Amino acid sequence: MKADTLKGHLDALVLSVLAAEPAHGYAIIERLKLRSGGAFALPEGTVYPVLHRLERGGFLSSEWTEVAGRRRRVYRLTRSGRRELGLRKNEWNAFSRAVQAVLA
Amino acid sequence: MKADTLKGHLDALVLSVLAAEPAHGYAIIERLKLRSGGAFALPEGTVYPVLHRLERGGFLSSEWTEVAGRRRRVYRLTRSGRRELGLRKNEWNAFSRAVQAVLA
DNA sequence: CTTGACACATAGCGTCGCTATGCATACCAT
DNA sequence: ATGGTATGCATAGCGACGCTATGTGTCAAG
Repeated sequence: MKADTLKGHLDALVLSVLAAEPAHGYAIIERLKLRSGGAFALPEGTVYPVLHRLERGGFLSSEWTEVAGRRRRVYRLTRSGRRELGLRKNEWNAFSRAVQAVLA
Repeated sequence: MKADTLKGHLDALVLSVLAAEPAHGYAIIERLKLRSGGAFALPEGTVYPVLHRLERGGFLSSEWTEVAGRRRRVYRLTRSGRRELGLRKNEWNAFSRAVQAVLA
């Protein structure tokens, strides 16, 4: 998978993972890898800034937790985040159909 | 359609349009609009640099033509461009499936 | 006691689509 | 004639954002 294929779609992916249940950054990375069949193996330097950005935008809220001596920042969708996910999904569907139509 | 949704996929779209038949920049824009059902209405400032980039990469060749007092630069796929289109299509399919799997 | 998984953070880079702008020709309606 | 619209190409500069590289620290396994 080339570098910039994700550009503009990563937010939707992260929101979608968090729609299932709250999770911390590292776990989000694992779930993206799993749910994409290995296609999305994202470096931490990609994901953490996304989480900060989404939280700044009001789409996520977060809190520190401590599990087995390890601190984790657990993120969850806000109401606004859930709405945003809906928009992003629609956008993806429109985009995906359009690309398909051109490439066909 | 948001600004950066296309990022990383535009080359494939342009190559795909030119795979049907050679065309000049402005016509490529029109065909993208048409074939995408209006979803892709790209400004010239987006498309012309792509054409230059693809030609520099050896995926396109071009020549000036004169039609009804208007000069046009007509682009056509090279053999390498045809191969590249195949790769890009595969990449798109993999990407698209992966996103679908995560968003589902 | 070192390797590797877990866990977070951020500075800096590079790519690339978009905006804005400029130039030029053709055609149509007023 | 003239002004608007479509046609046609080009490029400077901006901004967004994913990635690399690097740093910090904990814990389990060998």
